[in-house]
Amino acid sequence: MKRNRISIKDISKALGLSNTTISFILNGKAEEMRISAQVAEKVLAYVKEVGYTPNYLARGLVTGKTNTIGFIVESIGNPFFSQIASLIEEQAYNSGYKIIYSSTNGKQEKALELIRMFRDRGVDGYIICPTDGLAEEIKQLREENRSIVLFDRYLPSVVAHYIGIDNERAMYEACKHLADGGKKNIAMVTTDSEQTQMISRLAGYQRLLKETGLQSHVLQVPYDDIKQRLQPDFESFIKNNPTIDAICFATNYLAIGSLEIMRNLHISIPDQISVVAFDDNEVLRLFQPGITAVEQPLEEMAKLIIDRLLLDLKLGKVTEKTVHKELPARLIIRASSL
Amino acid sequence: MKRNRISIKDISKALGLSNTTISFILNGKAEEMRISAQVAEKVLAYVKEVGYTPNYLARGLVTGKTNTIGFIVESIGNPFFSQIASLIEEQAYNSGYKIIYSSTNGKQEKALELIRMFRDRGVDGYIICPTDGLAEEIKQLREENRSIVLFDRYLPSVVAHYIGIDNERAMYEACKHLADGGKKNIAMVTTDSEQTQMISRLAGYQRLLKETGLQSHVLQVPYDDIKQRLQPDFESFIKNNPTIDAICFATNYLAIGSLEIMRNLHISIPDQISVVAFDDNEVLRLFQPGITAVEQPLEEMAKLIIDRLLLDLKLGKVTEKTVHKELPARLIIRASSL
DNA sequence: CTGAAAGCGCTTACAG
DNA sequence: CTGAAAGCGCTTACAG
Repeated sequence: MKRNRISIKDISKALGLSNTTISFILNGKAEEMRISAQVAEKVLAYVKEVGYTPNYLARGLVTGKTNTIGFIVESIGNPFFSQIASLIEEQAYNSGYKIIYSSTNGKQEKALELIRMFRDRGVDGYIICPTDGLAEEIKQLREENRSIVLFDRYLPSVVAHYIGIDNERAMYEACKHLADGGKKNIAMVTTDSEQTQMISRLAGYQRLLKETGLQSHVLQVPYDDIKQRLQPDFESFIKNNPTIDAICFATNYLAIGSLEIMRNLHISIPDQISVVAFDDNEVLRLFQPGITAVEQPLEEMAKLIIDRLLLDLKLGKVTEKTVHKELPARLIIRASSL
Repeated sequence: MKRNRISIKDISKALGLSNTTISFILNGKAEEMRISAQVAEKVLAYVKEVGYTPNYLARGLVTGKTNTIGFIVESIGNPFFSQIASLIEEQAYNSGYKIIYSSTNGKQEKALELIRMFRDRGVDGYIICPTDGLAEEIKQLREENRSIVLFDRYLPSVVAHYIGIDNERAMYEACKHLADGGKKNIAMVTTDSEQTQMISRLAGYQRLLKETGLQSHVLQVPYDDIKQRLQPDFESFIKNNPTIDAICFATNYLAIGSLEIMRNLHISIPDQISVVAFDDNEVLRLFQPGITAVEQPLEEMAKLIIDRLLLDLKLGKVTEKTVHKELPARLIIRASSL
């Protein structure tokens, strides 16, 4: 097919040297192999002249390395993920690594396929925002000595690096901010997902209730069918819990969807109901009134993820001791919770 | 290194067959090669049992195909790009192709590096949202017989497939909508970029002025320094052009940034100034008042891009006749322009 | 200082 | 119906 590309062989032939010599020079091992500076220079000049670039497929086949990292997110269309993806891409790029993203859309099946495709493609490391049911596959990756960092949520049964935030505390503080403001009936709108970050956020809410003795009002929208169910479920939740004077949303899409519904119902924020959302973004900032939100330290997370992965990659093997890091989040207070 | 993976050789040895036979069966050529059904079944069963998956690197090395498409966007953090990326990913996935994204952030240098890295990685096709200065590189890709689709903007000097929208007409209609509403001093806020889509949008604005005899008010924010310059430039533009009663924004980030500034200046929309934005998104929809916006047909664009690329890939060579498709956009009218 | 040769895991003419 | 063998473009012991 496209066999017009120049190869090491072509170079060695043209210059009357061996493939070995060319390869060493190309890989910066000229000095180490004590190749004369003249030869090295000549080769480099020629390489530049003819515009040779190595075939990474061939290189990967023999070295087992591709300088590529697979990044599995829930949905690249979600600003939280596209922002962190953007940051991770940049960090990785600066270290000579490329990122391949893909979205699971929360589906275990798709996630499994993606992991397998990344493995087949020979990625060096994995950054995974796991769906449910991924435990076995990830355990196996670890057994095969592959570098993995879990992100946003983890799998309790799997020993692996994890970088995220302290969700329990973040939600506790968000709710406490509402209670401190005199709210008496604080509701929590979340999903029925069993993902760790969701469990922790709910736990933060419950801790506040326990401490303050306030009553619980929880709406769990079915994770698999949020688009369809949010509106009817949220509307009847509001109707059936008329005492609610504040709501904490466990995700940004729940918040944004509900804010639109509240607007249509002419519920005044914060006069009738105060609101706090999870994951800050432009919509929440520009909403009228501005929406108080828990902000995750994206830049720091991106850095920790990449550093950890590159370290493992450099060590060349999976470390026994895994990192489980929960960064503090920050509550950005805006008019919606005053 | 990680040489624990099973290979075709292992299978052929275990089953007492040749690599050839295994390879044919694995590639669905069993019937074509008239391999007995029993043998084929036995091989498939064994493959499944031991969990063999082919090494795509090796396969790619010999076939020259990787079933991967490189997608170069301006910024994956921009909702316009993350949305279309999401759609393209899905379409490609359904056809057995994987997408590798990366962002140029508008930098020619980064774009060149990305194209080269994609080439080195052996992607089968390229979807490129080009920056300036990419003409030579893309011409060369075409000469090397690689499949390319340009998207969002094109390069006038390069013959290549292009899928986008009719920007001139879209902006013309957006402005006409304002003029029809009785606006007398319609401003255009754009960048100084020479990218085709920006030129066309400006041209649409100018056509309306010409038709109606209205006066021109154009602000061009420096593309390379929008973050720093938007606020001061926009504020003095408003101050120096007090007659303005409507503004068309040429991009979503210009619109969103300016809306925030207008809010801080207590400019009432649409009472004092009507507003139309380009590229719809959640922020514009939920802004108070809702912002009228030009919506691009993302789904249709994604489909056209992938279909075109796959067709070229199937034909196995670059078609002489290139497609240059400009889809119609749709104006979504909201309160900001009433 | 440099080269000949094996091998990474596949595919595919060619031969029977 | 099936196999032996060459080759894709690299890297890397090994030898001198």
